[in-house]
Amino acid sequence: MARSVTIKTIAQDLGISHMTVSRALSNSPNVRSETRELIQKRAAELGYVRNAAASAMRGDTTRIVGLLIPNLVNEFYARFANALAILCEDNDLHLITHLTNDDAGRERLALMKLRELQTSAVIMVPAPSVETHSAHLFHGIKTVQFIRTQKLPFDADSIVIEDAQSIKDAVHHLAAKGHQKICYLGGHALLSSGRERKAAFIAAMETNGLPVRDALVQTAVPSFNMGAERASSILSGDIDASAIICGGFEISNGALDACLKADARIPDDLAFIGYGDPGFYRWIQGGITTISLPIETLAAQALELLTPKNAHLSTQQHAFATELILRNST
Amino acid sequence: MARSVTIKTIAQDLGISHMTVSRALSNSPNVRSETRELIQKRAAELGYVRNAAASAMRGDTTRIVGLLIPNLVNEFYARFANALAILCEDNDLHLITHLTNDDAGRERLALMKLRELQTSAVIMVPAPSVETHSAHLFHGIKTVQFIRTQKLPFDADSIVIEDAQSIKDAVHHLAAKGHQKICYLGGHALLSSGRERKAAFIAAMETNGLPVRDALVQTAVPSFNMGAERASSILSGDIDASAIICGGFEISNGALDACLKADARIPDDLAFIGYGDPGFYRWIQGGITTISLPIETLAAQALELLTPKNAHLSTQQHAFATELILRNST
DNA sequence: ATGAAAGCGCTAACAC
DNA sequence: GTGTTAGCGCTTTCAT
Repeated sequence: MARSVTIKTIAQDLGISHMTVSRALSNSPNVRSETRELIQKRAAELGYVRNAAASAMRGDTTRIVGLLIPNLVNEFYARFANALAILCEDNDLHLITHLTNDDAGRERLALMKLRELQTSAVIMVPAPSVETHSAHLFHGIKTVQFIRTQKLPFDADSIVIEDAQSIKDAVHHLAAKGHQKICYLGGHALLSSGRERKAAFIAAMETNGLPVRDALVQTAVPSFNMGAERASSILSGDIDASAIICGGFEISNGALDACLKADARIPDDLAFIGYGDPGFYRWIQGGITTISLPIETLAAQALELLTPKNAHLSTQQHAFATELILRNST
Repeated sequence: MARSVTIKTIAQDLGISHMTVSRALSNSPNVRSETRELIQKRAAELGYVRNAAASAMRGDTTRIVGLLIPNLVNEFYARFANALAILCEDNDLHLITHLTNDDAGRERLALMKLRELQTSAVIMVPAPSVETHSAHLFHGIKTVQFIRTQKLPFDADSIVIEDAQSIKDAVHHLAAKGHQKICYLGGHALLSSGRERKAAFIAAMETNGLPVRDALVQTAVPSFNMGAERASSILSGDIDASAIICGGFEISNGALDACLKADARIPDDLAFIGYGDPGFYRWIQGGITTISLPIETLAAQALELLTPKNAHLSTQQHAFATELILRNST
């Protein structure tokens, strides 16, 4: 394989100093425009591209952005990654994606790998964990937490979802339709989001004068299976409820799966309010009522926070409101 | 910000030569095990990570893999990217994803950026284009074409889908159910996949003694809208058919969308065979009969082809068979 | 306007 | 078993 073409290759080829080539290629004014054009032309012909490793070694920013998310199968994450990737293309950034599967160990490994590459910035959905990562792990990396907030060894900006109002809206909406036994399926109280959503649910139930029996507040480690199981319990009558409100992406998909597999009539047998808005929610059962998140906005904000110009002294928490989308499952 | 810790930092800290540190950290046998352990311990304490840029400059492989795909919204691509990302995690590879949106210009830019980073290998879904990229673009990059095959300035391995048999199976299946007017919705003949799928459809129709009117073979630039439009034409009666076979991911989703929006009764009004198997196909309308692709296998093969040990002299085309999954839409 | 030297972090190739 | 040197590609600093 022919050696790759460098500024020295070009310099030799043209019989000049590699310094002149360097200057020409970075459009320095200190080169005769004639020489510059000659050099640029030759560089293009030879297929020259600058070596990012050499740049990085000199301490220039690598323009590498790391994305740590649980997976790409969940449509919310996929859409977020998609939006972010487009923004990165447009801003000449390299996006490196690591799937953590919500595992703190994998997360640690991913961060180490990113650090090797002199990654400039990271956007992460932190894995649930009791341990706090060592501060070393983030050395030199501008970090933004996305969706969730974990205790980090330093202050980091974060982007969070403000969905309490949508959950209250969901309860009001169902109550207005005459539902009394509304069941909430959400993440457990170890997650701050879990606590807040649950609190919003309970508050709204009380506002509507509806009793909140324990069975109506189902929380656990959020997962597809958890959603499916609890929905099945409702359909089988083990849990007495006429409506479901989901408080998590996977939970929502799981609960929906169970309803569809059981051939439940929605909303007659069971009214259903999902969480997140995968494309097919619009289609199935005439449309699933759901809590939708402003994905593009979130991605734009994430990138915004990474740009150095945006350095602020205090750590900021950026909240974005969700929206209850009414369709035909309620 | 404190300077980042290097082997020299550690060497100074320990009052030894940076070379000994280097050896210790790469487990060279030429270090007293006592010294080695001391060094490794201190390195861990200081949060040392090796600098990939320095490595790259010395000519070591970067272990960076580029993935060029149209988008992450299409569930097939998302699942492929997910599977590949997991494999990369497990093989200590860095995965850089670029979205091309099927645009040759974006593709070119992405390749250039990857070349800057000394990317070792690329897996790409080539954008449809009449022009052939310059050979420079791929210099030093092991390339694998995925799903589609474009003419490249050199020989590259490729991974393709062998779906002709599934399309024939689809026709047989519908014919056995008594359908005579089966409409095929696929990509146009400029795509090799388009030609092959169409040929398979026609061949199978003839095998079953079914007439192939022009209107029953609908091909165009494949897209969601194309699928939606043609499906609508069928539902409205503009195209006279009792069954649809889709020959593309986006087409399939578009056609399905149109059917669901129109509240078509499936399979009574219209039998439907999709392409690809997004998770929700299992749910809606009691399950959509579809042509499913072995995604995990494809990803594994893609990575396999990138490993250097796998160097073969001749370019290979690796074909993977799809499977017709029978559900309740037919 | 152009060139020479130095150094970023790392390791192969040599000393010793 | 350990230390010294040189060089990967690039740009900043200092000549000329």
